[in-house]
Amino acid sequence: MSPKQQRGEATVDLLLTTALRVFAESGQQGFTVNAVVSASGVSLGSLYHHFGSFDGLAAALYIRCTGELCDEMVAALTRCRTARTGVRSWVTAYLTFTQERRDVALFLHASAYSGYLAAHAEEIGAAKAEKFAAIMRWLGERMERGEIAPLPAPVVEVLVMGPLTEAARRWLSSTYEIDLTEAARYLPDHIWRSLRPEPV
Amino acid sequence: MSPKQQRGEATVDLLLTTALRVFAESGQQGFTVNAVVSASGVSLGSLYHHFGSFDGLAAALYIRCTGELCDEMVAALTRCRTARTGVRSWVTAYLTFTQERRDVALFLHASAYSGYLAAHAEEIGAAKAEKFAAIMRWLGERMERGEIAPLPAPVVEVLVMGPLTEAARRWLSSTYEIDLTEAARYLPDHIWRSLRPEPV
DNA sequence: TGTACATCAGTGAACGCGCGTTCACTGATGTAC
DNA sequence: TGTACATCAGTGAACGCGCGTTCACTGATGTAC
Repeated sequence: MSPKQQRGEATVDLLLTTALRVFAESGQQGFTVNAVVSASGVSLGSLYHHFGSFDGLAAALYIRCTGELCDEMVAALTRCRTARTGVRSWVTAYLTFTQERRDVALFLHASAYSGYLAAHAEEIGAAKAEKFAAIMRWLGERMERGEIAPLPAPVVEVLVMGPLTEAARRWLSSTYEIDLTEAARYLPDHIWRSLRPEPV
Repeated sequence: MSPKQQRGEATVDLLLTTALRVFAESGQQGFTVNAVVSASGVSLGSLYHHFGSFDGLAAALYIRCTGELCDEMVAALTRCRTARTGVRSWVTAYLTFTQERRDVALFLHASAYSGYLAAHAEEIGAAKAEKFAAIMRWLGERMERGEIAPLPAPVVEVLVMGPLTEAARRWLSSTYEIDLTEAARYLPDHIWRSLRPEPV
């Protein structure tokens, strides 16, 4: 599936980049094969040669976007030593990424229940698990040391990612009025409060 | 737009109920006019008579589902006196609703970036704001009394709804492994911790 | 109570559009000897 | 270094399917006098 020649790689890259732009400009319903083909200048057949289907392209784009976001979060987290600074840095990294890479964030959020996620669930799940493993390991160590309240791993994830995705969703949808910069002043601290152990 | 005869009301109800069932059974991509028409036994023209468009039906269904969820949350919240019990009750109500009304929850989550939300944004926004006003008033009173940390309203919303929607999303998508009943043991307390004022 | 009329509710065949996909093909690149 | 061959990359016209929507119509319900 992955290209064996340089020009193939360049085409794949161009298609993914264009697809993201088309999605950002035209939304879910304007996100079609023809739109991507026209905007990129790549031929229809070439797209199918590399991705097999339009869902395949969307899945590849999703994996690329997820990877970029995860890398930011993992980097922010692992450069910190204590649980408190790590979690706060993680939160800030997510919010910064959302603001600076609005199109990527939008695609990720809007894809949540799309068909291509279900169709390529294994690949996507594997790619995400690999990136998230580093986060869970980092958290696990601190939890053992008592720096984080003893909670099941999914609950920790939900307590941190929940407010982040919710804030991002509201900012992206522009139906709600939410100032992400203002939210970034409170969320690192208050999310941390939900995780820290109770003083004895 | 709303029906003026009893049989019209019954038809509208039947269409909405069937639409929810079709969505639950066939997912986003199986959610089409023809599917709803076949499953309900109502004629295509009748559907258009009442809803104007398929997006119109979807928007009406969304409003109905949102209303049901909000009513549960408001009831749970306003029957409590203190900030702590109220927030915890709110959290539990959301999680219980999600488990007991899986199809409703699924439709609400999957609709997040769908076309019909944008097309009927004003109506939907108005319906939601009306219901949510009661929640914000309740919270505002407690915040003034110092029972809740001083935070902008959207931040409070995000801190509570974020973990809830994230947990629900993971439970609904069934890609992630999350035990909602187990999560319900931790979330009320830990979400509350993110809101409570710091002891002086 | 009965009749005439207006409005609401319901019907289903037909339509057109645009979507994702296919396929037979040409051109470019890499490889073996 | 040159030639032959295999594989990869790229092309675009054509197709069929199923979607949302329309429309001219019939039947049911409510209302006025």
